[in-house]
Amino acid sequence: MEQTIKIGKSPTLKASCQQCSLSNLCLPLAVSDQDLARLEDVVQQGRIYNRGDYVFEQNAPFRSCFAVRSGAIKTSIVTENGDEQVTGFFLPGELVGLDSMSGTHYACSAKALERTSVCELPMDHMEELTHKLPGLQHHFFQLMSQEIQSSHQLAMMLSKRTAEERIASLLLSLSSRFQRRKLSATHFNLPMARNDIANFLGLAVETVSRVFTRYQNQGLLKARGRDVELLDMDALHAIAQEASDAPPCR
Amino acid sequence: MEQTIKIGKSPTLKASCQQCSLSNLCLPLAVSDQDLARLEDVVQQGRIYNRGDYVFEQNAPFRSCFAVRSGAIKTSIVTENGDEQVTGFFLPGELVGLDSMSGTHYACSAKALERTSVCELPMDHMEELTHKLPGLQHHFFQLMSQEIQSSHQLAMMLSKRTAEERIASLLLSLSSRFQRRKLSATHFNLPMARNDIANFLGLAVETVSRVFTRYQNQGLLKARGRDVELLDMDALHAIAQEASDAPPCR
DNA sequence: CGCAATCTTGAACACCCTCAAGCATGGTGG
DNA sequence: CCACCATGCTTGAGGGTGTTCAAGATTGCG
Repeated sequence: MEQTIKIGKSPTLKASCQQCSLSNLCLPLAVSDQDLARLEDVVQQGRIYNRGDYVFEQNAPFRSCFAVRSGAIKTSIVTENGDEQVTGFFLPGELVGLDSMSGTHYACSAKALERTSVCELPMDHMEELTHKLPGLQHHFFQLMSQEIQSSHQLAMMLSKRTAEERIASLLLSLSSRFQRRKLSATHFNLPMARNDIANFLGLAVETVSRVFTRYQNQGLLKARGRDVELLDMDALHAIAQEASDAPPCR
Repeated sequence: MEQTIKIGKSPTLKASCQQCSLSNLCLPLAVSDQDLARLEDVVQQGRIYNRGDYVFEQNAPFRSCFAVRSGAIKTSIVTENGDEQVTGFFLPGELVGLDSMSGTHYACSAKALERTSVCELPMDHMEELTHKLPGLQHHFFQLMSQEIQSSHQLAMMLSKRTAEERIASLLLSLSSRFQRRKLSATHFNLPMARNDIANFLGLAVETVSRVFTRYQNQGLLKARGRDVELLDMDALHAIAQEASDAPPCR
């Protein structure tokens, strides 16, 4: 578990990417050792947010993207009608705010799901840096491209998949992202509430709850509140990629 | 209507962005006049595709993005199960393939919906150019960011909106995109089949058909096949952004 | 002109939502 | 420390929007 310390939050504290445990997941992976100092000049170690705090709010002036250091963030967009759509969950090593780089204001809100620390990336300075470091520019293109892809995957799920398939997919996505950080792939704490899962997957909370208990009865997982243990990964994978035309046998 | 000519398709014909009628919608808008030549050195006027032709196919080696010059393109992803999700429709002036810049292979397929001509943007050369031209780099960030946003909007529609709302939204989106090109905002030809609309919006073809006839009976539009005339834009706007908590009157 | 593809229309069913209530959980203050 | 309340989670019953299945109408193209 990444512990982020530093109680007194000095406003703009230079980040030390070099020593960061996430350096192989985050921006440093695209920067050579001798250029790392230039990255650290731009990146600021941001403040710590408590559960429920906004990292930024929709329609606020856009300035920075944020890299999650510890904790978790959800992003969501709100329509004029007032209904909300959760657009993503972001775990340590992942970048929040890429969808807001096209305008002068944030396109979504970002809320801390638990105690969360971030690094701040002021994008005006960052764009100067990507201009100087082709590798970093390329990495940003890649990150944004991935974001488009995963959003397309979400659209696919929302329009084609059953409730069971969607939830299996989400669990497996979280699982593999925990594993990347050398954490258990089968036993972890959900950073988000059932409500957030439901909203993200386009379901009612009740449906999410029902699927969880169904899976539990089938022995696929064990869940108590946010504590989840995946017991049958193979079965979950099978469900997540269920074919409409089922395989030969059955 | 942009007519793109040039019958004999020489393999790599240098583009002439300067004279292109779409220069105020496309990449040139981010490039100064004196740099335009450098852009033209990279951009290649691609071939012409007939209806049904693939501009590129999912999992083929990624090389280029494409700017639509005339016609229309749909992109879609196919899962292992074989079911397809249309992820976007692209009209003249719009860029296809940004979601594939994170890997070595295309993340989706792009198919011409009608006779379509494109400009090809070899991304290795293009990245060199964006590296030299900060304005162009910034523009690419903007384009990709917009792509993320619109995909989030799609997710919102798929998970929260009724069939009627989704279709009204799509019609209005097309309308405004035609208008940007100085074409009629109220009378146009749908470049895509009902099937594509249904798939994109996460509906069955039958539902799309039913909504069209319902709208026609209500006098909101007149549709005969792909020929569509929007008769009551205000009503369509009202439907597209329908509040769950409806406005005071009704 | 005739066939194939696309589009439309109808009827029955299914999945998930809504509404409603009961049950855990956790934080707070007496 | 426990009572208390708020919040989040679970479970049940009924109904609605859209799907599926099936057939007919229209279009377009060879």
